[in-house]
Amino acid sequence: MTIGRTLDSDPIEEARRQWIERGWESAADGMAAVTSIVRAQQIVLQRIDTALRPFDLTFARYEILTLLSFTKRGSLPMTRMGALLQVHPTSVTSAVDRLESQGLVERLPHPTDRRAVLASITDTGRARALAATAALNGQVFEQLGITEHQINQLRTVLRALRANAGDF
Amino acid sequence: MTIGRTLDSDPIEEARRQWIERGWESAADGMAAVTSIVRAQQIVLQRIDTALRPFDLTFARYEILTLLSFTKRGSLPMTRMGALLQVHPTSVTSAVDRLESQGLVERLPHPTDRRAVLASITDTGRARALAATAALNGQVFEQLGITEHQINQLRTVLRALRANAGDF
DNA sequence: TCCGGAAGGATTGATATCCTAATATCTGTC
DNA sequence: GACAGATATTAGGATATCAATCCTTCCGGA
Repeated sequence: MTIGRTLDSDPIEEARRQWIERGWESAADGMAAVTSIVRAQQIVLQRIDTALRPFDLTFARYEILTLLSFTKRGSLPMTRMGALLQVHPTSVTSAVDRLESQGLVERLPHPTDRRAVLASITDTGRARALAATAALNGQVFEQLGITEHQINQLRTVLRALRANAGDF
Repeated sequence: MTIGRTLDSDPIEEARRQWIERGWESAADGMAAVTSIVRAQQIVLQRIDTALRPFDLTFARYEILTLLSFTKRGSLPMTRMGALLQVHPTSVTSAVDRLESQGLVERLPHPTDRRAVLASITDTGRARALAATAALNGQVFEQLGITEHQINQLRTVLRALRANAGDF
């Protein structure tokens, strides 16, 4: 004997039931999965922003800084960063603008191609990237609240989705 | 005998290797999972935006419209929508602003609480929501490019993550 | 060889969205 | 009747995208 209003108050499951009720069964699970992805991203991004706030960084700028710190010379052409991080050229420009004004990155002319610009990480930038990574590791990446097994399922499934979308 | 640069060109796996190389093993899988979520959201949101463009809707506005079409009276207080869709009050205000200017929703005074405002879907709004859902179902939700089993794994794991974050 | 157009790289400006903070109004309770 | 809390909005800052622009490089044909 169940009550009309189920105890399950997950809004995504509720939406899925609505989908089935309206005859959209073949899309219901996909809808629920997509909505879950969107919501999960909101959750993790909010945690990331909170962890990064003391360092005056957004996730986009953090990614750029960390990418640069991983390279041999500490510098990359703007376009190459956009390609690696999958962001638009204009976003790279504005993010580097801000990083430059913060003294974490500087723009250098490309040695051989006068069209291109190198973004180069400064010593301050390296230190900031390290400290921010420590915060993210401790406050976000090690605290997802799901099991190691689930984390690996997530990686595997989303890797398939990304591959299918032509990401790599 | 392997070459220095592995054939696996997935940037997220590459980042994970860097994490391990630097001694952040305990955070490496979580980092990869989080980055995968962020990237997967970019991918599906881009597809959603493409599918919704002919209807002059963003995903946020589509969600509001569909939520309203699911209610008995076709109307809800602003705050209630924000709570159900997990978006900030200001986002609800601006989204309803736009929906109202498009003639898809109208603002009505709350019958008993003069503080509150009801957003009410119009007939045009209902028709738009239906057409947009058909497009999303066919072009996105049924075309994720992963197996039904993987879709359900995704739902389950992300449900755990959301529950753990206090979502429901 | 040279020259002219196609393509690449980066930026700017315009637009839309989201978030934070502050504000105005209203409700309900002590 | 005063005051804490709820509801919605406005204003401002940050970010992402799109289109257009400027400069540079590349390449094929005269």
